[in-house]
Amino acid sequence: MGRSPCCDKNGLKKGPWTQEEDLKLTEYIQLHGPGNWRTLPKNAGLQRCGKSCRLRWTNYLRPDIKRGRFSFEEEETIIQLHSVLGNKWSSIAARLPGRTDNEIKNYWNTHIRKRLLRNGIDPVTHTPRLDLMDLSSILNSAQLNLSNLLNLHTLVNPDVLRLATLLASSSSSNNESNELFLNNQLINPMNQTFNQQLPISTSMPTNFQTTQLLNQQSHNEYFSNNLDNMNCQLINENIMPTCIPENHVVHSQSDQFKAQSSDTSSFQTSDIETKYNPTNQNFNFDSVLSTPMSSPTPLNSSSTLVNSSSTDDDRETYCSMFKFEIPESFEFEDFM
DNA sequence: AAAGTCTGCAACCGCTTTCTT
DNA sequence: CAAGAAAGCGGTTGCAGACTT
Repeated sequence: MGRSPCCDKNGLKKGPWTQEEDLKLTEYIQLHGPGNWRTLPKNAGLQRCGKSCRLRWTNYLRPDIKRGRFSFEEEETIIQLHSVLGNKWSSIAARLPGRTDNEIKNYWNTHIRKRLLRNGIDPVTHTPRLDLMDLSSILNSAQLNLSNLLNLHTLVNPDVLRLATLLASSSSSNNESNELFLNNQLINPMNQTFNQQLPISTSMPTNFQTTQLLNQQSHNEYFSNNLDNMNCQLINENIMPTCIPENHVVHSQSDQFKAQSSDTSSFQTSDIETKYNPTNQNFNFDSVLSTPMSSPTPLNSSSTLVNSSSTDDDRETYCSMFKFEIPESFEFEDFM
């Protein structure tokens, strides 16, 4: 036998809550706790379904709910988590204290999603909407240095790579600094710092292909936040991650692994191998998500990241796929 | 100023998962 | 173990206020 019905739906009020109802619900929960949602409406003197009460409490009345505009950091966290989790709003909300899944879902649909679309990014895949532009001809560009890029195809969307490389090479002839930021300059064939150290066999986490690259700072943060995941994956394959920021600790359970970095002191072994390896049967993504997100860490001198401060203007460019300007010398007709 | 349109968000709906009996 | 309700969750809707014409 199951339980008895939660409530008699006849005669129950629906629609917007009144102040009086809010007060009743709040006072009751503060006094008794939510307890059983089925019996709560009756006990609290409300003509509502328990489900409606639960929703009203969890989405609106709960005292720990943070109201008001989402901060820059919150937006960035949402985008990053969404690139990994998709529409798992409750999982995303679990990482944003004071925000409800409903609130995040609404914010995504009304703000972030539109902005991504406006900037040519598919909000589902977090990749450029290349259906808007035929890039096939770029493959044949004489300026493309394929040997330098060979390793990168496992890391970034190939189409993005092609476009970015062309633009980078085009801008390199310009004295102006037309910075191209895409996955930490991975797309720049002149950059030998990080990508050259990755073997072709190394598959990056899916979310690393997401290039919601925004302004320089958020780009740096994005890269830093993904660094643990990338490094752990390399470690799992017994490959020394050579791009470890100063004071950045990477963990691995593998005793076979021997730190070979020049900065070996920053490398420690522990128990994250299975935790960060999605191919491992014991992998539990929730456990990864439940760990505190590492704060952005400045890279050491061997890295090529550029620091900059966040400004209001930066916010305006937030979520733009590429932080670069098309050089004046760039001819679109040639490009096509 | 009025009418029409757009936007943001609270609340609901319906499906799935978890829990209780 | 099975049945069925509660709880959880994501998608959708409806409405109020803002904005545009």
